[in-house]
Amino acid sequence: MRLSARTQYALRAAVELAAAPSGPVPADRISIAQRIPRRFLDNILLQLRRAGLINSQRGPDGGYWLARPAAEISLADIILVIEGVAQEHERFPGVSEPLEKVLGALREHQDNLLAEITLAHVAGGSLPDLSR
Amino acid sequence: MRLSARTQYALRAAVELAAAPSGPVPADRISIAQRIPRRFLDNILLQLRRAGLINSQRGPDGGYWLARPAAEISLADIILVIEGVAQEHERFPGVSEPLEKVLGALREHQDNLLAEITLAHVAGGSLPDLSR
DNA sequence: CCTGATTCCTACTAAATAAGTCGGGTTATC
DNA sequence: GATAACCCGACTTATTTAGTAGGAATCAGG
Repeated sequence: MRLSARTQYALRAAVELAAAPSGPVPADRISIAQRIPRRFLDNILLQLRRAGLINSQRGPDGGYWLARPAAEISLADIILVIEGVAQEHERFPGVSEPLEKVLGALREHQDNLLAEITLAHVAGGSLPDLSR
Repeated sequence: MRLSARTQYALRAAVELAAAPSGPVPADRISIAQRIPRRFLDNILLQLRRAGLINSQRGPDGGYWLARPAAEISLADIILVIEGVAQEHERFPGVSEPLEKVLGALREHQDNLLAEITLAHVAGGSLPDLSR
């Protein structure tokens, strides 16, 4: 489970939005609360907005907010936007072929869990059962 | 579950050794069977030997073989040697803190599974239950 | 003791990715 | 029109990845 700094920042920013009372949250607030370099954060928020996960408003009292309820945005949604879709790996020849099944199972378990957990879970601090 | 080409090659080479009848297997055989660039494979096998996972013998009829029974070498053993020990990630501040638990749970599940599956499982084509 | 097969070892390189930074443009409110 | 905010593409720097190069050392058989 290796996530790039960019992806981790995106998740943290999104959780910050989920936790905020309704209304626009300026990037500065997120940057400070989550200790994310300001210009880098801009960049990331832009990507999230283009993907339709968040909305934005310019000018004084502008900022960002979630485009959907926090309970309807999963961690997988965000990761997918930032990391893009993973291209499939090459085949494993001969006796190593069963390795594909192992790696596939790991990926699948991971995807399932990340698709289940929403920003509401995280921001509310009440996570579903993680032990499966 | 992102594994570098180097790590995948290491796993595949190890499985190839596990599947071979006893006696040294020359790097050339592995290289061809698993379609791994020869010089790169040398490099990887060297690393596995230095870590004590495999043994080697030079000269005609030389080659490589597992240092322990295939049932006693897990995929995690090999991955650990190649990728090194993962340093811990930074803390997630404020409301994003629960994300740590999520990522930790994923990592743990993954580590457990990889520690359970051995080269014997893979080479024999009979994997334990992957659905947990 | 020579030849060929094989591993051993360090160093190098090219390409891709990651992690930001920069400079300015645009929009909205007062 | 000043100020607060987002918008956007391009750029930079460091690290990692995926190998490659060039040979040295070792071993068996003839």
